[in-house]
Amino acid sequence: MEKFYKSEEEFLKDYNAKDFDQLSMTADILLISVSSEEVNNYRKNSKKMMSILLVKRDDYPFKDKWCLPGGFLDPNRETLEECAKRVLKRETNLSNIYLEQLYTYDALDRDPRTRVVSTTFIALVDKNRLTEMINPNACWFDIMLIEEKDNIVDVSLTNGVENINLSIKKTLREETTDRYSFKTRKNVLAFDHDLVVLAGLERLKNKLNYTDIVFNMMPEYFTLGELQQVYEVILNKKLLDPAFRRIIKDKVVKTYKMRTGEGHRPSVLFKYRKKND
Amino acid sequence: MEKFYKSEEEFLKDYNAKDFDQLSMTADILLISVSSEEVNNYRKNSKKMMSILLVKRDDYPFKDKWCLPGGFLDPNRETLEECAKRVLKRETNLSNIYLEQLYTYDALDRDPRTRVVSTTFIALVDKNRLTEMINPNACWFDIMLIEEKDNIVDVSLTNGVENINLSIKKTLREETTDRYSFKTRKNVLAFDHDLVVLAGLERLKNKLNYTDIVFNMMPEYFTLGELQQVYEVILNKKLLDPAFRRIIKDKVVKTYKMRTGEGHRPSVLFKYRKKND
DNA sequence: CTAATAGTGTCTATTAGACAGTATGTT
DNA sequence: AACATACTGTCTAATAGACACTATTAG
Repeated sequence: MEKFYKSEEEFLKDYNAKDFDQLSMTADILLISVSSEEVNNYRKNSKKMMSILLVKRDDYPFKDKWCLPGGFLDPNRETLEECAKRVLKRETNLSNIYLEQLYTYDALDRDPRTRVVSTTFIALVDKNRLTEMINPNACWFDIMLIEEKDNIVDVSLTNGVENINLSIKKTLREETTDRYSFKTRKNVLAFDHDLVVLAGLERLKNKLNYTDIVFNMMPEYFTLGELQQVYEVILNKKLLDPAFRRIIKDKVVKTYKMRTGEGHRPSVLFKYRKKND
Repeated sequence: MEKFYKSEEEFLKDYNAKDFDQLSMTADILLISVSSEEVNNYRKNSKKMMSILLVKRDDYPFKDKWCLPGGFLDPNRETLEECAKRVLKRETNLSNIYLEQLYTYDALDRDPRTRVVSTTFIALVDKNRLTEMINPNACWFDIMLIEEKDNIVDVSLTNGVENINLSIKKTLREETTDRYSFKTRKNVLAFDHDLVVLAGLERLKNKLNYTDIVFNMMPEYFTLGELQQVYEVILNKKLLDPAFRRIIKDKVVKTYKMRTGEGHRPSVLFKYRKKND
């Protein structure tokens, strides 16, 4: 039996969401940064590595597995982005981190507890900003290698103690929604977070070309060599100096500061030139 | 008081999702197609128009407003993509429509009933496939004009009787997640569907360059002139013939069929050359 | 001086843009 | 024949890739 409503107010007064099946949502975050590893040679520049933050689960489900930082959405009080920010604050004690919605994952069995849909975010941060650390279960993993062969992408993660090897099949068919699928159901991160890592790294790679996203991972002042190294580690290939400088020349401003004391010719420090300056 | 669980099975047996606040989700679909409008001149080719499917709401909330086709997710039985497919089947009686996840919208007040998070999809279809039609409240709107000025994007929709004018502010700051925001809260489509339309059209525009997405809107056989017209209507600009043919030459296969009887030189029909052929 | 990176000049290859021309079926 | 589109050749401009060279500091 349907009731006839004369107005939206009247309709809303009668509406009770609990009459319908509902579900839970989470926001999960792929926090990416670039770190420097000192090389044992006073002349050489430090080596750049890309790293992501993982958290060891201390509860069921997936107890003792590594996963991306994330948390349940409070549906009455926050947006998914606000939820992501809250989680990042909790894990890293940082606010004002660059956040971008990545993809919404919703396989029926992705969480064994109940139906949980996860909206994922990429977050980028300059590692120098991270002083105070974090949840004791959280830990940075360096991305050692991204290899692509026969549409299988392999990524190796290490925190110095543990190694994690992701292996994901790339979906080539343009007709499909997802860019990645599981090679096997033996995912090594909790939930479907293997997929999120790969999709996020790919998104970052693509966005380097047509956005200024990279400057969210840079300190205020940087040399062009450092910036180039960040590009190289994200794209996973060497770039030629003159070509690189042509491409980024309009995105940066030369300053009068120099980086000295490196055992070789000093280099000029640059700043990001914001679009509307 | 926390209970200690010895195994994941034991933990899951005790787990009750209803102990937590939950929410509802919908899948909303921006169904895009390109239609031909006959021109009153036997020599001239028909004019191409891009059109989208809108549905007039016959219930509260937003009663009598136009909105995108969509429906509530059944959290126990389907994924969001399956939900979108179900909705498309219901509205257009078509299966096997190209679907791609666009963005998840979740402003707290986007639905006056309760918290509803919407994951949106782009769907592309060749209009010739649409024979049997649809829900009586559904209707194609031609996109008349996309104008961009001072980061305000204006889109005019018409179904021959009604005109709808969307006007959305583009968010330029790279630091923000959303590409669009409301110029005013006076949105003309129900919910936040103004945003979805703009974001979807922009996604389609971008994807033309680096994917084969356009062939989902094409019939099996088409002339290069027709394909070029589709590009032009999506990109909203004229293209030069030789440049266009250079760009798409590897994506299509020449056939031995011709399109004749058009009042001018016949043209060769082409087919899409699938990636793995 | 040497090792190592910083930074630039320039040539070449590739790609994109523009225009002008030829080709051909319908009325 | 005239119209409208189909299709191609070729010049030019812009961009990307490659290499070689000079510059400069700490040690």
